[in-house]
Amino acid sequence: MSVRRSMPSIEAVAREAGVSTATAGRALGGYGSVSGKSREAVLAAAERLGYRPNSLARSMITGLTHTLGVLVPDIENPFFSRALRGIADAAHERGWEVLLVNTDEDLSLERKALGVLTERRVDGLVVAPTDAADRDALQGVIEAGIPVVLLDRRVPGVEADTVGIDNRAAARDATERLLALGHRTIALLTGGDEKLRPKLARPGLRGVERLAATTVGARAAGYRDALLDAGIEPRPELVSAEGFRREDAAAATTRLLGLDDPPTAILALDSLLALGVLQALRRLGLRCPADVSLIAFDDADWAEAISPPLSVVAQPVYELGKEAGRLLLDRVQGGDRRVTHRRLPTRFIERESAAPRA
Amino acid sequence: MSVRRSMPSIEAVAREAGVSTATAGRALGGYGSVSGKSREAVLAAAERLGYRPNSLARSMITGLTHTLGVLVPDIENPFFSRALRGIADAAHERGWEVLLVNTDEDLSLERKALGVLTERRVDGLVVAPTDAADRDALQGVIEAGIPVVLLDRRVPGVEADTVGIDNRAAARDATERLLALGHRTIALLTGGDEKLRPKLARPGLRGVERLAATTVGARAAGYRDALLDAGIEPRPELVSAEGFRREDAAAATTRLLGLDDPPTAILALDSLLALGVLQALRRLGLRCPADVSLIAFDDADWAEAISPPLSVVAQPVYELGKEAGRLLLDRVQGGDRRVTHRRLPTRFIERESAAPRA
DNA sequence: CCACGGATTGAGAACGTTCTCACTCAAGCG
DNA sequence: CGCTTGAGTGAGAACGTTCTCAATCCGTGG
Repeated sequence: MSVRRSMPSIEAVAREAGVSTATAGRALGGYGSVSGKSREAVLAAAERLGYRPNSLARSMITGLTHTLGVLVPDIENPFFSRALRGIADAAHERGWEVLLVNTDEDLSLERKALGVLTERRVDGLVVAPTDAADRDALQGVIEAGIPVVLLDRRVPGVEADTVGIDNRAAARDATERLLALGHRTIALLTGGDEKLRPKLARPGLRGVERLAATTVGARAAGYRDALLDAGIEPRPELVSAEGFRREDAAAATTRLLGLDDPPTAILALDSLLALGVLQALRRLGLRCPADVSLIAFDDADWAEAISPPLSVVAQPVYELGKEAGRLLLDRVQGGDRRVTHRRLPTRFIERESAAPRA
Repeated sequence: MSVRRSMPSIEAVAREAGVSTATAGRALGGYGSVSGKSREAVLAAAERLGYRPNSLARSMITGLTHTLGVLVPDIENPFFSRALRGIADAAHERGWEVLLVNTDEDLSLERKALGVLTERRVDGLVVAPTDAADRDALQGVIEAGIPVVLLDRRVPGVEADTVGIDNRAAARDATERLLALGHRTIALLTGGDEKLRPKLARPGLRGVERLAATTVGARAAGYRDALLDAGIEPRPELVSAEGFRREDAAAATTRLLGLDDPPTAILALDSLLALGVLQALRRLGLRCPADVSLIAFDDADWAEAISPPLSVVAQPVYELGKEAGRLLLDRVQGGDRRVTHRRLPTRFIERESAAPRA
């Protein structure tokens, strides 16, 4: 193995070319003015020595690292990996790179990561916050002068740009479609947050408004809206919040279908949960959609390929990421601008997993 | 919006604490020796000013950026996003961060990314090379003193550590299982590289050896080994290399099943391709496994949940990433070591998509 | 021939750390 | 008491760029 040899500096290039470091810098960096002769000499010298500029030193001077920090709860989740792709593409489009941190839905990790990225002097941050996001830490970063764009989830009290969908309207639409098919007993599989269930039952507006602050909450609110509009009283026991994993969803489904008045349709808030539903149905010997209809959020790549093909609420995930990246870079490069909240449209894709009630 | 204000430097902290920058640095950085009194004064001053060390300046001195560059062809591919998770976990374990670049299977992008990461002075690189990886660019990075670990794919002529599976043995095993079930006409769905097909037919050892250099090639070689051992002559028309997307796989499946002597079993080299197979079967009105058996590489999260549950060759994807990260950091932190090639074991998971030949 | 102006150049500062070195001071030892 | 020792400290160099500023060069117009 070769010894780690230090790369040639601009000074070495300058010496080799017989000019000053200032001139070498100008020739290599493309700023200022250099004579053709000097430029050629410098470029040739750089080529000969295998010179590579040190972007750390450059960043120290210019104050720009050309780096975007990205914080996601779980890179393995297809939603985030696709969004990340969008962010990265937006970054590369304009010559930025992406420093990625997985927060693992862990609040203390998220806070720690914000600190690390601050020390690295990233030019901006795209954050998909953990559900109980650290408001103060985020606001602190913003006040330190690092622009932030929030992806997918909002954090009340943080003055940052936001990119997401209208979760409440999307859930309402999906629920209405099930209602239109004649279903009257519709279960909601949320995955998260135990606290949702009692809130759903509470009639006051306050409860729902507070509910709508998180993504899951907003979707639950939309579900509730649709039911109430159809004159159906939401039943807390039809709302499950028993974990995000597939097995959790399978267990929840089994529980729901064991109720006295079991649901004839299920709305699952993400595609992994939908997998759990299908798995449970298969174990119980029930068919979809003949016995139970199913609509899920997110158009996973397998949604069209399985049987039955899954009817889904598709989010423009890639575009969400790309838009977040662009918004952030606009703020990094451009000047100030008022905080904007961008909502991208969802699309319902009708396949075969939701059918008229038997 | 607040104006982008520059963060306080160590000099500001030193002034506030009434000591020199050297002492402030020692107190904050935890090196050298500082009296308790000075330390307290400095830490209090730092707290008051909201001081955050500038890791760029630190890196300039120490020569370490505590950053690992990661190059993957497609972050959306579950294989790579899971592996990335492993790499990131290994990095964070030891206090490193991850700079991610998507190469999009594009050779010129890969080369460009290597350049950018070199300029950023990453301490090491995990590269999942594009199939036709740029040997010279990679070797150049290594010779510049940046350690590289190759993930999943090997690149002949590049002296780097490697982490992967024994592709040839895994494919051979899967094929043998189909043979054991009585199948005699087995199709191979590769996704990649048109050039494979003629090579398969060629009898000479040379052809196969060269074949085995890439991942797809090695698997094709394993498939060939198993057939030959069973006394079956490989038929080039049973090997498909018509693209990596699901639709490509569906089209290929339709073509294969339209042959005069159609396959009764299919080996798909990744899970996305398997989805295409299932989709095509459904369109053709054929059942799996009653009419056609299917085995796929990679245990996708939906593999167990669909019907029929998919029998797969599971790779320890997360562990591959983690091992790659650790190997790289060992080399970054430790001294020299001979180049090592690590092969992690695969596991065959028998479910219901492969059944005895009708 | 001289003044002028723009292009070209180089010396040295600046960025914010860590590192090197020399200095002070007090304690310990003979 | 003088000498050694070691902890604590600060001045200033170093890292590799870009930036600032003044100096020089060269051709042009008067």
